Amino acid sequence: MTDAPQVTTLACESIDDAIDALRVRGLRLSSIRMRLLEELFAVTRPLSAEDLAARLDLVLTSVYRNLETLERHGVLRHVHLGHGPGLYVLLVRGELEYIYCPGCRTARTVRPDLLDPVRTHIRRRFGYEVSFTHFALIGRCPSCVGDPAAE
Amino acid sequence: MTDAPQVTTLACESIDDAIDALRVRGLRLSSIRMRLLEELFAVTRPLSAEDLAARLDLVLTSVYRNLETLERHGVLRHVHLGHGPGLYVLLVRGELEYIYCPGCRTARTVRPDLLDPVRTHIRRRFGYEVSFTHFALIGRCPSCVGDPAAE
DNA sequence: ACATAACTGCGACTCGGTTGCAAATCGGGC
DNA sequence: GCCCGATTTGCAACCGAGTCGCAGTTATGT
Repeated sequence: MTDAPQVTTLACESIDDAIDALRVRGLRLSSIRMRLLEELFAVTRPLSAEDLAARLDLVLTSVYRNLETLERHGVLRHVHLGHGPGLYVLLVRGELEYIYCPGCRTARTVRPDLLDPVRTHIRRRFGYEVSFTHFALIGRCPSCVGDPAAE
Repeated sequence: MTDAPQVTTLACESIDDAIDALRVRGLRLSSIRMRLLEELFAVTRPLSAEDLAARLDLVLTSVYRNLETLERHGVLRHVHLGHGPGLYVLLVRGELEYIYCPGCRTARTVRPDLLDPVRTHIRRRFGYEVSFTHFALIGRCPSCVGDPAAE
């Protein structure tokens, strides 16, 4: 009963936390991994693998592989806004949900509790447990409703 | 004021309706287009371009181009369920919304009015006008909640 | 039956992401 | 301080989903 998942989600507060947590799990701290963590801790908004590769002048493959590793080990996660690439953000930034407007192609974050009424309604009527942390809620934002164009 | 959009959404009831509607607009009725329409009228569930190409032994490019044309002219539309290819369905099947479970990778349809409370809540709290006809609502279905795996 | 606009097939290309493999590198033990 | 082996990297090739340019074909109004 104790060969459990090692998904001990570690929403590390700092780079050093993350480094320690990773090392304990037998992962190494390559310079690339280090630079990715630095960049991710330096920003608040989610970034695509391409963004990160460009900012840090890294090979895309390595970025993807590192992001995957960090995600598997509960340091970060990614979110999909409509079409377009996945966007990566540290777990320590919080388990926010996203609403994405295909009109202006921008997203806003929402505190999960503000969507609980929605979740409850859908659970009660359909039995589904929905979440907008991995796939954003899609809809036209206040300034794009009425506008027939876009997406 | 009359060079308006020709988006007179024609949720054609039958193949013949569709054919007429397309011909009026200066489009031709190639054999490929014909066969696609036949197949689409023969099924109720949404199909991917690949599905259609395989079933009818068609070149993928042509399938995509025809689907795009038919979509532009309001005969059909496509929906995205999580990852995976777009799925095409005739408009005459109704403007249903979709809930997709990444656990079992299946979707169910929902009559739009059953989601109106959700829409209202989100409109009031956030000003967004959401819809799940193009991007499905994502969540674990009753039999996949509790199951930690999948997606 | 003919002109011509619409359509098709082919191949190349895009974007987002994954994989195989040989070479480089990290880091615990000595 | 250096050695060994596991981890990580870079490269190139590949993948799924979809688009595009272009030369050749076909449907349709006259």
